[in-house]
Amino acid sequence: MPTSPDDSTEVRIQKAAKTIFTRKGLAGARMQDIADEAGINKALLHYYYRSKQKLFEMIFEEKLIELFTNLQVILESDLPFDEKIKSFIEKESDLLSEFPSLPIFVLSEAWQNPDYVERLLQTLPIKLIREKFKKLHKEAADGDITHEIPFHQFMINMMSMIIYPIVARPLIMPLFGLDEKDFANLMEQRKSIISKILLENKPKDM
Amino acid sequence: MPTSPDDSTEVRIQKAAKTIFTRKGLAGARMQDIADEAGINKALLHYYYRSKQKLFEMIFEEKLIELFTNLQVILESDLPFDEKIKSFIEKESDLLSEFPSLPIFVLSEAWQNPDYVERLLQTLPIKLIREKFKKLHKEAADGDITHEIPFHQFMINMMSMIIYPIVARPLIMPLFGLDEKDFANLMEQRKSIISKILLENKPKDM
DNA sequence: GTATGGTTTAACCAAATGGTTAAATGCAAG
DNA sequence: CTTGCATTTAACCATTTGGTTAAACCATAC
Repeated sequence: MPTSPDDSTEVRIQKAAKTIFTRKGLAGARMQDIADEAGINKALLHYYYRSKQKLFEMIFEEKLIELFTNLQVILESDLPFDEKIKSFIEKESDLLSEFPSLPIFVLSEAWQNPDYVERLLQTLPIKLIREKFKKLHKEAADGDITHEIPFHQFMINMMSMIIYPIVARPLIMPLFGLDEKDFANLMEQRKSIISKILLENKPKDM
Repeated sequence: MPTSPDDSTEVRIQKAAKTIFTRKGLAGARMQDIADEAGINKALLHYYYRSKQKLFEMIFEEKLIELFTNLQVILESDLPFDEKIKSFIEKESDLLSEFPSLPIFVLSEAWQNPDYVERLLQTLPIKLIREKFKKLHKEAADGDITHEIPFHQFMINMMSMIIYPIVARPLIMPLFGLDEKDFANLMEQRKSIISKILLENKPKDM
């Protein structure tokens, strides 16, 4: 999300806010930082966005949705189960490689204000998503051989193996002595590993 | 970590600091909150601990080590590979059930100050741990049949499936419509699921 | 030109916050 | 009793921070 001087001021502010908030969190971010990042001054920042809280909520809601967008796209698609999974792993891994700070941002704010996030999640088409989950689950149970794992657990395994290494990157890299490039390779490798593991351990009836 | 009135003031402060810092992070925590939680006043808090930063670092370093303690214990043990893994899953899951905010706390601060965390990790016996990793890896490669996955990937899979669901709890619970008890059951179930999956996908040569 | 609206400058405000200080109090050990 | 230390009270300070204001500036459109 580079803050290009070509963008309109409003867009520059939004990009800057994303950068600063995802890097520092709500409590850690300073309005001055956002103004600096956007290449404007504080007065103009407040001229566009009345309060820090409102600006933050706008960004946060967008980011929360972003995390689930791929999931929804996959749920909508007509691919067979295995292909749905592979496609999701691919897309979500790529998204996270591009915006690695996305999940830690959403998760740490979710811990600091669980009520707000819960309310937010309820405004999403969450029932719809659950319906599609059920449908997906049925697909998996009907179409194939091995159905060893409860569906929730399957989903959690999938999300864990995709998202956690990104979240834990600042620990994993020094712990394993990896540089940026090593880590990128590791992540690329993971795609096939994850899909292999998951498809050997498909969901069974809940 | 209930703040018992029986504890000495110093211990009360430490417990309070853990509670507040793990809940709010460094930037979000207020010295007044910590004083209140400890049942003392701000003056006395500063009488014991000069600065917020020092107090925070003390807590953070302890928590970072806590996250890796089980790992080290397992690495030291004489159990065969499979038992090492099972035992680690068991112990780490139990630890996290007791202190679920531990990983999100460490991870989000690690993102906000990666240099500090990297320096910290280098003070830990990290080379020792890597040596033991290698030994463990050899054990796995020598002793058994299936060695399909690079060792790093194996470790990452393990940590992911254990830790991520705890980190993502504030999203998982509302998303799946679970209450506290449901979630605890889910976590208990996971122990055997994770060990099954991992032991079907053991490390191969790096 | 002049009116309009985005933008800067710079000063300002109130509240929050980390941290200090000094005096008073309580209390246990010598 | 008194010395010493833990603790409280309460005022205080400097700085940071979110947010406001007013005046000036500057481009573009009419």
